[in-house]
Amino acid sequence: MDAFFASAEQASKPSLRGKAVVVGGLGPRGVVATASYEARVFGVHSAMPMAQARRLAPNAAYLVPRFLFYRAISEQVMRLLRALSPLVEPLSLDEAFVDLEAGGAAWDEESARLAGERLRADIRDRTGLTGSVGLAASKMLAKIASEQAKPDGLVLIRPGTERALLGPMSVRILPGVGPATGDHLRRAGITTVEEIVEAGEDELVRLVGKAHGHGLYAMALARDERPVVAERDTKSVSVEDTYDVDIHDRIRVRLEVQRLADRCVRRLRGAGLSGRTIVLKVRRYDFSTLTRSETLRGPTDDPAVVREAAARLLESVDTTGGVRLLGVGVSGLADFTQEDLFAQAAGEERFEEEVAAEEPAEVVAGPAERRWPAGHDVRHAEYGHGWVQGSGLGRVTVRFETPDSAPGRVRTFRTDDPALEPADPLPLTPGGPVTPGAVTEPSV
DNA sequence: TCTGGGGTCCTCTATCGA
DNA sequence: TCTGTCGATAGAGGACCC
Repeated sequence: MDAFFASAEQASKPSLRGKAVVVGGLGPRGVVATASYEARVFGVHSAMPMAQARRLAPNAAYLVPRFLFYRAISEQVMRLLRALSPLVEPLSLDEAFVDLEAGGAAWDEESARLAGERLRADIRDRTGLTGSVGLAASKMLAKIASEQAKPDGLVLIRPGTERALLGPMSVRILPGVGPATGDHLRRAGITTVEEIVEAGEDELVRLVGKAHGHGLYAMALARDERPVVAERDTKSVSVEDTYDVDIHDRIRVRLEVQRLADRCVRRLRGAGLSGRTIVLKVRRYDFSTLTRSETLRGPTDDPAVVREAAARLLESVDTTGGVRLLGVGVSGLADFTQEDLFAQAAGEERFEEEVAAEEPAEVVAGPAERRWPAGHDVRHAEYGHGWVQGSGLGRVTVRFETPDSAPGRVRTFRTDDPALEPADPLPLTPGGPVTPGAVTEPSV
């Protein structure tokens, strides 16, 4: 999908179409998740600090991501892909590999091109958004083709033309070559794919290590036999938070680690999993990151056990100077638990009690404390459906429009206006997916 | 200007038992 | 009995991807 999050927001908000839209964390330490093509003109791109994006494109619309909304659209697209082949490998919400041959959807260049164009039309009909298609004989090349096809296009790489195509390209085009490896190779005088081939396999292994070296050399020769894998088992589950301001207070650090442990367990249980290895992650004031881990005798999904392990791990970490990020993860996953059922049942009770004790705090906070995250949908008793354009100083500004309306008008209300309430996103196309529960989506 | 969140995989080192 | 080695496992860090 092209500039997926930003496109979804533009489809949902007529007044943003054709405008610079930036989706990402809006806090002081937020980064850009997706910039619309209009915003990219100003130099805004993914992973850029939000503050920098605001300087480059001060007049763009800045919105918080709505993952549940994007997920609903993504599921529709994935359904279209699965209709083409049973072998669909999602890479993220907005990208997937499809083995067209395995599904009998294509057997030669012409049928592949036809299937690709039909898919693009179906995606547009079903979601109102544009997607790009890359067709090639391997995953690496299909990915390169799809990058070239963006936005809203289709590119097919003819068998036999791969080497000539790759040769002059930057090494950074190859999967697995990021900033570090790219620099490393550049210092060795290697900047293009061609030069990787010239350097030879032995030299490459010497430069970047065994696994990476062999893999990279093969990729440079356009040899990529990796199969499309439909089902991937989850290997780890983790949660992490970056704080707006560094935390110095050790007590507060401990408290945050407990909360993260609970959130992690909630996710773990939600996936029906348990795990043996508990990992604590700490990013300090100077951005140096360290991890501490502990492997238990058997897998657990007991919040008390994970909390205690995380707390133990924290004791071996020096946090003087402050921490900007904390994270808790569980790996070594199993889909069963080996602990005795008594301990688990007791833990469960405690967990539920604590969660119950935690929840009301947010509800009781009352209308005065209501959050109106930028971009989220709302409904007004008199003016109908709209979205939050901004809020602050006890006021919230709402633009009243829907995916199929003309660009709407803006009105401002008090944040505690009883006529105003959060709403679920509306479908982008007739019969499109609704996003129940999006109202409660945590803002970033 | 100051760097998110959720993952995966690889490498190096230490340790331990056979 | 001592020593060396081998393989498995843990723990930490780093690179990369979307």
